[in-house]
Amino acid sequence: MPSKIPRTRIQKKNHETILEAALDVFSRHGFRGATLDQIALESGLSKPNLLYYFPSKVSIHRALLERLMTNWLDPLYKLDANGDPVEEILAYVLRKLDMAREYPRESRLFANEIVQGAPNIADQIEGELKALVDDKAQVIKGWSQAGRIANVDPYHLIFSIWATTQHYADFDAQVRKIIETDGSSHFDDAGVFLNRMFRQMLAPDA
Amino acid sequence: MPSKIPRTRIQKKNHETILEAALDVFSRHGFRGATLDQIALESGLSKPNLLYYFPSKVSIHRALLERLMTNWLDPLYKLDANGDPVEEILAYVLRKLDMAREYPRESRLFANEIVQGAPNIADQIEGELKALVDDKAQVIKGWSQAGRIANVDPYHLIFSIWATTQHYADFDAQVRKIIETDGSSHFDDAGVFLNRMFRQMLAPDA
DNA sequence: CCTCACTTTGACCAAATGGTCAAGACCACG
DNA sequence: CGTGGTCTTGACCATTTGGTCAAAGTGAGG
Repeated sequence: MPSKIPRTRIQKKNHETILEAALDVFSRHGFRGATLDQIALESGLSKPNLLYYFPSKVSIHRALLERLMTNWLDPLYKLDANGDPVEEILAYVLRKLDMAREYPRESRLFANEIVQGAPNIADQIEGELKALVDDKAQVIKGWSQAGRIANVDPYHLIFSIWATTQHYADFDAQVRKIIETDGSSHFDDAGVFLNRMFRQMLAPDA
Repeated sequence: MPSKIPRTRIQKKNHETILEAALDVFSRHGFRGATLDQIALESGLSKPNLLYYFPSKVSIHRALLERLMTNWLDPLYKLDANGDPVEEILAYVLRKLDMAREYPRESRLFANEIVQGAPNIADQIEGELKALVDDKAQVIKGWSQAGRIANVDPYHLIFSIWATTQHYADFDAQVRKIIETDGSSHFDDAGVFLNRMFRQMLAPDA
């Protein structure tokens, strides 16, 4: 039963195919709303074949979340304690906005999961994610105390960055209905807006 | 079949009971994840009894969304074109934050719906919501052009307010795991943070 | 080209789920 | 207190859905 790490070429390919299809389906319908039949259809494999590679529906979901967590955390991970504070944070904002633009399915997958209480990902949030956030919050706090940026709560700063950037992926349906735009140029406008907003709030002193 | 407006006392009461239970269940599990059995259990009514008052599961969901839309739009509706620009917008932010604090289930209900493409609420977003947002965006734009607030894109301003405030309701599970707080005092901290952020960005000129 | 492990699938299953229905319980009102 | 409408429910149904399994197909190394 090839449940853990794929070994053969075929396993590697099909693992990949399944996760790709599952990302699509789970991100559109949430865990409960997604069905194995949809994933099977979209991946071009038969349902029993899915279950040859993964022992259960929930295991596919978990594998997806685990696989994505690293990339998800990467933009924050890159925040450099030795860089220029304001520019570091703004670069982080733009990286997150790019993620929302380039990987909306991933964003919605996480959104679905967390809105419903993070039943399948609680460990990773309390573990990896919290550790990273705590670490970077310390960095930001250091910058505040050194007077290099304004004195803001680092946790709420991070939350506000997550909220404003992911909003464009997670609530895309709403955004699109309110500002009818042909292309996805609203991401560019959002970039301008967020750059301005965070730059102003981080400017040292007042 | 008492599907439209409740008439008798019993109908009024049970309609209410069902919607209350449905809000709880739908907001926790999303439309697809919620089951009539759960709603029946939580409302204390039998499943066939639910379907005596509502013709289908989706009709309960729609009734909920419609009923909540008014309250949902209310904070923005109250934004007064004749008030002081900065204070009006900040008051709006705080009203939204209070909504997230007091009515997290409602917030998550909408979040679930919109993340999944707003299949059941598209009309109201394109209709009521868009009209209201367009109207208030004009007000804000007027303030910008009069130099009474900084020159910011009103739509993205509104999005950023939605995103940052609703985040505390919709992503509560995550917030709570990252800042372990006994009470819900993080709402107060968020209020301080958001007040500062939006005040700074709205300050006229630069 | 043979063998053996790996891969694939049609048929099937049990449980869950949205919904129906006919019969009974309840309630208001004359 | 009887009657007609309102309300409630146990039993039932069709479909969907996650998951199983035995049997058949396939591919790579000897």
